[in-house]
Amino acid sequence: MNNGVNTGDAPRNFHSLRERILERRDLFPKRLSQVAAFALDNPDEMAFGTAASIAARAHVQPSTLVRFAQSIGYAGFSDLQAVFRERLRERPSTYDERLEALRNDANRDSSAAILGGVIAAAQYSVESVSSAIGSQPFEKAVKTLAAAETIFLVAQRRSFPIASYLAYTLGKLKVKNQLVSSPFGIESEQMAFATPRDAAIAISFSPYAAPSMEHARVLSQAGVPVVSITDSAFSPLVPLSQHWFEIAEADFAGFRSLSASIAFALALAIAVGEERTRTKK
Amino acid sequence: MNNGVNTGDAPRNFHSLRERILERRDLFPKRLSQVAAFALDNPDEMAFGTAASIAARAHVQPSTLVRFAQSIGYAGFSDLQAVFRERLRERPSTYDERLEALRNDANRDSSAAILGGVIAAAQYSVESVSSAIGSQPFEKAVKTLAAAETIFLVAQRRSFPIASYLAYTLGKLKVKNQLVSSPFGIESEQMAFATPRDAAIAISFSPYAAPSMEHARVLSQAGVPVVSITDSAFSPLVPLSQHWFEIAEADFAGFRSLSASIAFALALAIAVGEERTRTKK
DNA sequence: GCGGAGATGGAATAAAAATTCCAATTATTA
DNA sequence: TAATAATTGGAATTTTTATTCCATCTCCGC
Repeated sequence: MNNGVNTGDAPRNFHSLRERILERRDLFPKRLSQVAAFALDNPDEMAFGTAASIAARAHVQPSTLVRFAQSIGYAGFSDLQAVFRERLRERPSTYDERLEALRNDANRDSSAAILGGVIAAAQYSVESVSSAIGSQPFEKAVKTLAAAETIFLVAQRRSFPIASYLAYTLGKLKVKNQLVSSPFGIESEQMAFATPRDAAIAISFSPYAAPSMEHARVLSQAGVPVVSITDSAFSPLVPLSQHWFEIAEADFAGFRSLSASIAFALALAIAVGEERTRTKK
Repeated sequence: MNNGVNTGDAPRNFHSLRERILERRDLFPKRLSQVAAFALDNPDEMAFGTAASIAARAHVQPSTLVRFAQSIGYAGFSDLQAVFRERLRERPSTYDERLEALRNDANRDSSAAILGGVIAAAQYSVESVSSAIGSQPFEKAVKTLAAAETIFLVAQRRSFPIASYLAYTLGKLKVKNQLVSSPFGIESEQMAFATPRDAAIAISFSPYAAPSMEHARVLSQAGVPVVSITDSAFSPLVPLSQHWFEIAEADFAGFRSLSASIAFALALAIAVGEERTRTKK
């Protein structure tokens, strides 16, 4: 009645379906593997497509889809597809929708509406980081920073919280760093010790604070490799930097949160710490 | 050939479909209004259901669905449904899924993986703020802070970036504030000026920094209303606070970002600024 | 290279779903 | 209040889609 594989115990949610497929990865015959790979790579397509359209895109016959579903224990393709659809239902709504909902809200300028809006914007910003930052540039920047003796942190005004967070986190990770910012105006003296064996992280968003630019320029001219976090490819930091990252923070009523930037900064710090322990050993 | 409404120019994305429906809200006859309301209230259902199942849930006939679609300009129900499906396709995946994907990733402890993990955790944290914070407590805290002459900001170590961000943003909004933290150890002198007509924002996460607790206690005993941002209902800040908010930051490999907290802080600052301009006028 | 089990493609069939159409009902206007 | 137009319900029909079935092919052990 079946092919030696259990029936009737088909996974009812995407998570376990994924595991089931993965653990049988090598047991599937050629075409079924093809379907398995396609299904995990294109879960949206699986949820919305028809058997015919999916089959075409996966370069198999519709009947193969049915067989695939049955081999995992489902009654048929439709049964399997239901799991993929369920997966999409539980997702939270998007930034645009949320902001729009706020706009149409009766008590739109209540404090609660502001909270909702800021959160939606932050969520959107954080989300977009993953798609905007390539892994290669990130890895390279991490290697540069991990090789440095001391990491200088350059930031003013709105970017300052990020630098202070980096200072704290890097310190915890035992990575020597120096915040170039003080109430005494001794920044130049601090930077005088910088050599090409060090590195710097410069953070500045439009409107770019003049002192930050100046500090970045001094360090750059001293041969110190600079990694920049900024908000545009046309930022004045870019030409001064060895590596640079563009973090686009969405705004709510003209205010931009730092959620995405601070998450990025944390990732950078952790990655540098990791790289250090890996190479030092 | 048609009912006086334009055909052929049907909205191709959810956003404009929504607007189209809303602007015709009152032109629809009874059953079509019913469908319109159901469609906007249950977009997921519209995406996944069959004409029959949706019709049943909206208490209309399947044919009414087709008529509804045609009245907006679509060829038929299927055409309309495509827009609802499209809407779901563009969504990013969830935190769990992303972390799971990372776990199964071949190069799991590469720098890129760290970035992905931190971003996923941040995203999850930001998301959970909206559900965790009620609007009433938020509004009350905002009113308290808006009524204050000076807002004292208490934070140390990991929380310090948030306080410095608050100081910057509140300053921009022309809200008088005082960062209780200095390299000179003159915090007590700073706080000596505080009166019950002022207010304070205290920020501390586990492990709670002793100086922050001490400052919050002093202010609280001086009759200054304290609004706390912390990470647990059992935080030592809670008993010292008039209003308190729990921000749960998800962790990645033991590291917690500040994305959610910083977004919350920004919302708080903006809301206080808004409240000020509203009441001052 | 031969036999056989398993896998595959594709047409045939069955099932499900969307759409159309018409009679019945409900609003609208004179 | 009658006449007419608009709307609606529901069955009939058509279209789309999933599934089944079988002939053919492929791979593996001997």
